[in-house]
Amino acid sequence: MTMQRKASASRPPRKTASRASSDIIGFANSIDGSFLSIVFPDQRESSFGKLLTAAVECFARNGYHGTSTRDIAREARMSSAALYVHFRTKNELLYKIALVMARSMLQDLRDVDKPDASPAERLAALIRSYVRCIAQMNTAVRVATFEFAALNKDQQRVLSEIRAEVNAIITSCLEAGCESGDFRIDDIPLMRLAIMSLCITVCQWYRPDRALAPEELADEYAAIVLRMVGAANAA
Amino acid sequence: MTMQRKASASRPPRKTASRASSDIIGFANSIDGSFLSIVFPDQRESSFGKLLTAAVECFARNGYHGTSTRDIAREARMSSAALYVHFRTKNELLYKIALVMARSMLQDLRDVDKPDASPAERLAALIRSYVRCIAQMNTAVRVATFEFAALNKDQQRVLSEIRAEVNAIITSCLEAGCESGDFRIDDIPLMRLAIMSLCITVCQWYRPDRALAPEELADEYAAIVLRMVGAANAA
DNA sequence: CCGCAGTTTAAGCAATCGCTTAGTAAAATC
DNA sequence: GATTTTACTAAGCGATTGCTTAAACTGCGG
Repeated sequence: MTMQRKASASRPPRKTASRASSDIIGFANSIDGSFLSIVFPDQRESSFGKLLTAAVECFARNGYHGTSTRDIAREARMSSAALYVHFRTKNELLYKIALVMARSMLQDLRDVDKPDASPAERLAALIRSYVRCIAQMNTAVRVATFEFAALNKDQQRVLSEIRAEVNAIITSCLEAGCESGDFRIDDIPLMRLAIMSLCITVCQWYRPDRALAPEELADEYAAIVLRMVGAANAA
Repeated sequence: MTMQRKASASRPPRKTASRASSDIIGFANSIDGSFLSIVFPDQRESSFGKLLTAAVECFARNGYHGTSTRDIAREARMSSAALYVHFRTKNELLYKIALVMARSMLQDLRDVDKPDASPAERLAALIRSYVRCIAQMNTAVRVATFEFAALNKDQQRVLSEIRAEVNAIITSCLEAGCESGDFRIDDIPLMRLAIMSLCITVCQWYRPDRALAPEELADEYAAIVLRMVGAANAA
């Protein structure tokens, strides 16, 4: 078998960045809308990062099952086999994306949550952070949310636990508002579901070229949610 | 080549139902939650209908690209080739499902819309019908909505036109409410987007075994939407 | 009993799938 | 400076993909 290397002389010098994997979770406060620069700021130039970004792009465009490993490799300008140096399977790629996104969103909410504030202020701050985050990283959120079914049971369980913590934060805020009389809600679980699904679907239609910036959209959505819960000071 | 038939003697008698295709659009007022019994009530027993139902089930479970034509045939208890007697391609299956659903939802809204009623009553009726429809046929709506990207440009354009008509109905209702002073809305296009996305995502989490019946959920959502638009009589 | 139209079947084709292999060059380690 | 480790590529494996083919079966009129 003859093996030839075409352009090995012209290959750029290798950069061996530390493989931070999924234990580094950044905060979604960056101006840059890119998923990677937010959750893996030090992996932007690495092959690991390029593959992750390419996978997010491809999965968002054609879905997990509609994307081949060759598509991802082509998008990252690498060979198909190079993918398997950094990820054991195509499934692991999706799982890492989903896991990092879920953790990042939860961390963001925790940082913003101020249980001492008034229920209305607290809820508004939570929704603002959540929506801004979803708008900024809409592509990655779209993949993490809508390719859930392509993960196996164990992976789904891990993600569900993280989502449950997000839900708990919102629920506790809604309950506090009802007890204090600030909110008027018939069915708290249903209201939480409505609020969360309203926010999460932002990733489906939001595009960075929209007239509304993520922060402006976040403000609008916070006002809408305050109305939904029957907050007294809702405009 | 040896061709053997295993159980040809025990096969049930054939029913040759008329191929109604996509020009028969029923109304989503059936009690039965099945997609087929609502939009194609006379095709329940036909091979055409069984394939459509199987395709909806498979597409909803694993996505368009995650479903093989063999999967659909197996679900319909037919051979893979039988599918191509009734549909030219796998893509046509998805398109027919999406088209029928889009038309059915639009027709439902038109039937319910009463431009003479007060904006609040009109909006409540529209949302009720829309949400009930989405909850009842959640599986088919899920396929029609979230596999949009798997359709080609021409197919997408046809569906987008139908969706635009749905949007126009809601928009006209919101505008009427703002002019009459019944609603207080900052950004009407954004509010329409928020309302529609809130309603459509019901298909993602609603399951018929839920405590809430489609009608009850529809009532709750109508109340929530009235609050969102700042309707005066919102509870 | 025969022939016909409609429907279903097993079998299979070319293309593509996820992933592996063998082999090479660069970087890291000693 | 020799050796190990890491990162990559071309090539290709077996399995599966969407779809086709030709034959066989069914109900029905005669």
